[in-house]
Amino acid sequence: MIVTDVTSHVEDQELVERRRNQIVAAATQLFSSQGFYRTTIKDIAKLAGVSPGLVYLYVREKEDVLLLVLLQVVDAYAQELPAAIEGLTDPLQRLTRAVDAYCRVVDRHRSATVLAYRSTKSLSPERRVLIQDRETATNSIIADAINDCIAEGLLNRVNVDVLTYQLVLVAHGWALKSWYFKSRLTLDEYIDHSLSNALVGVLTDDGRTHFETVRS
Amino acid sequence: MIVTDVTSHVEDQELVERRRNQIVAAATQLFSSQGFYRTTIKDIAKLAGVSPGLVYLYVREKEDVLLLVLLQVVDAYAQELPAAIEGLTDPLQRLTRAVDAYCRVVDRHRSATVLAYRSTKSLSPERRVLIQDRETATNSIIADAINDCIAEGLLNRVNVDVLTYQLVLVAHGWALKSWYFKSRLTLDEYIDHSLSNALVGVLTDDGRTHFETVRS
Amino acid sequence: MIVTDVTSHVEDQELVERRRNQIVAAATQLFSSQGFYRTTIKDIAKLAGVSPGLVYLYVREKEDVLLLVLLQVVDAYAQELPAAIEGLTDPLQRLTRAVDAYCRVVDRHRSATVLAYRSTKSLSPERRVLIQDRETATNSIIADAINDCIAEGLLNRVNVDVLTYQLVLVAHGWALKSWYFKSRLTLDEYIDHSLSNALVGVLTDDGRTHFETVRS
Amino acid sequence: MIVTDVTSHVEDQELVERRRNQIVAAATQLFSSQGFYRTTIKDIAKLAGVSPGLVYLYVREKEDVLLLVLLQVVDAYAQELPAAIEGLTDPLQRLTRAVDAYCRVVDRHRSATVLAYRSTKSLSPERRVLIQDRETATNSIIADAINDCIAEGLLNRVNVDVLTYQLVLVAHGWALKSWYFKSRLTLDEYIDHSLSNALVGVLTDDGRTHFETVRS
DNA sequence: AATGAATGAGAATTCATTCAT
DNA sequence: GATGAATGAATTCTCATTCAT
Repeated sequence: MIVTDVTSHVEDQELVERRRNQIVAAATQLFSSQGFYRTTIKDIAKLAGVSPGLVYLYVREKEDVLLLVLLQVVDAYAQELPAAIEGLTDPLQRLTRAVDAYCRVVDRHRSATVLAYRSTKSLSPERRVLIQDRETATNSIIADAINDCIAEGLLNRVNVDVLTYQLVLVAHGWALKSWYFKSRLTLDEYIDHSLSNALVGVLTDDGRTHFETVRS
Repeated sequence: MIVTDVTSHVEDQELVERRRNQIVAAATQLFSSQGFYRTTIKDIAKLAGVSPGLVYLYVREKEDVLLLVLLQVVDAYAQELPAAIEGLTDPLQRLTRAVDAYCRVVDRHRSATVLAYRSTKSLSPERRVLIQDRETATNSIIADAINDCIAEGLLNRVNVDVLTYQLVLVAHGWALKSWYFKSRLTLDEYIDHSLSNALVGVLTDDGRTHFETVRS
Repeated sequence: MIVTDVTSHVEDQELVERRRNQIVAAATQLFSSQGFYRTTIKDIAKLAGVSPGLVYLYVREKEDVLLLVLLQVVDAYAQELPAAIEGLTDPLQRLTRAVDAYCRVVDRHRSATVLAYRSTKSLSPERRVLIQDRETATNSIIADAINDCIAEGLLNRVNVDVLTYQLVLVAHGWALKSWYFKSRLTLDEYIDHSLSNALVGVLTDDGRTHFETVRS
Repeated sequence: MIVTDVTSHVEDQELVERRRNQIVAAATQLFSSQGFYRTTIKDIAKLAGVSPGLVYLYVREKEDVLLLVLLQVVDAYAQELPAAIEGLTDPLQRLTRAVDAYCRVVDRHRSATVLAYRSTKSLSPERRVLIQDRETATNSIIADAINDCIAEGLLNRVNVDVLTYQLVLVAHGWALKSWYFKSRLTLDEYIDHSLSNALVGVLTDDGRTHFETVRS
């Protein structure tokens, strides 16, 4: 598990993990629907089925709860993306699978992803960098795959940063605008169209042929 | 000016406008840097050079201040986008110019745009739809241009909604990730690359030729 | 009036003074009977006939209330002692009158004096020095008078610091042990006996003669 | 050991004593430096190397810990003063030795003595009398010695209560104002000067001669 | 219209105390 | 006997909102 700097008064590490999960689950739900500031510790405790005081055995301040919630999302990215492309050697396949996986993780954590957009700024600077560092790490996976595709002549020599963020925004976009997309598209369709749109323009001729094969 | 439902106790409409501008200017600055909840009415009043009590002569609740702030941003979009493409007849040119203009308005209102992402959910549902309606209207401008391009055989028959949002996210992305882009790209480069990436893949052969011409 | 560093959100200086007096009066009573920590801001507000929120318009933290209370006592010393000996030229008379006055001020602020003993340590270090500085200033008045007496050959060359504190403790002792003395002595008797005991031993022969004269 | 009414859930009397000493030692240190209210049971338990729960096996409430701490101080007085004058028959010697011993016990328990001044009022009335009774008992030792001195014509017929408290305050004063005295005087000098000042004035001629002899 | 003092409900946080293990 | 996780009452402090001037 990826480390958190949130310190607890409780010794038993397994218990800490269990309780934090309980708290984070409740908090994610409430923060997502009502926002961080409208949610009280009492709300969280009640939904988690514990006492308000207990929360403070596992967290030093309310903001730590938000940190834990956001860490859970970015950690999900940081774990599932590498897993999705593990074993794949074809760089274009690695790229498309990574984006595909990204979209699916986002979908599973849709509200938490939106929450991250809304609430990262509610964190203190030190806590904020923890999140942004994780995010940057995730993006590197995409960027690396793009670079590999370029190296193998499958993609034109585009600006990697821009394309990376464009693909990241494809994934995030599904969460950010789900209220709009949900009634118009399935997730599969969204991924398919978005990837085509984003990539076809920058694929080389080789890449284009390859892309058709790669799309199952 | 586009109507607001925010009612005031003050009669003199010109005064209302002047005072609200004062308040909104101060609030935009504070909300952007500290967020909605961390900003107090007293903060706003002090920065605006008025008394806390005065604010309540022009606004019914604190949330109304946020609404006014967000309306100002989305109204800027709703005004500047049509203006940017006014007089242009070529549909592809209309599309690229619209996106270009969108990015530039976003750049000028960068922090307020991010604020909109962060804080729209802090609004009550009724107020929220006011904002989302404006946003949808803005998007229609893009969507219409896309449809025109398709009708004239410049773009393939892509999913219009998805492409629209992809382009919208290009614009918003500049604000959302400016902390990342700022050190890597100029706005012009960003627009150029993003448009190429997003469009080239969906342009028809005709469209492609045309696109080269259109890019100044 | 001697300045306080406790800052207020309210402009009108006269109002600030009035409100603070209200608060300090209530707080003195409650702190004395229940102690600082057992007394809540709500208690103080209720006794002062104001709302809890109002207190925080005139004080930044609860500890500031304690500071104001203690300042009031030490300021009373700092004002009344000099006043009591003003115009007197005979050094022995100055000394005895100063101690006499000290005892009487203590008597009037008996519970607040005890409070100072009990609660000065409840203050943060910065606030504590404010009190201790005032106290040292008061003691200087006694010490100066002793030095004058020595200079004029009325007192032996005793250790001035020790005698000063002995006399100070005479005054404070009346407050600290009032539960014991009250049923045994009047204040006048206490002052008379204490002064005799403390001084007669250190008076020179001249001083002794003089002392008999001075005691009215 | 002098009895306490603090009841324990634990049977084994020796264990009770050992544990309580552990707790009291930790508590004395913490109460002295941070005060009673700023010290938590957890703090005490940690410093004593036990669990918070354990404290409650030896004490019914937090206030009992304070009572035990204060009892330890006043019991020290009640034991050491009689010991210091045991075997001495000369009343003036008994008196000076008692005061001397008092000052030295106070010096050894300086912070706890100050604590007693600060915190006795934090006790419930019933517990408070337990402390005050012990204190009165200690004072009787001084008062008895004074009476003996008077009976033997060594001291003038002063008010015994006042002189007693003056001498008690000499001892306590060393603790109360140590922050002031420490840099100016040694304990020996303090005792010497204070005793002279306090006694010389009330000694008879016989007493005075005697006093010179008694001072080693 | 404007001010700014006053209100009081509400939130985060602490900690004495309990109790299952 | 000992532990330490859990409880929840109590407290400080903030701030949107009101209202007398």
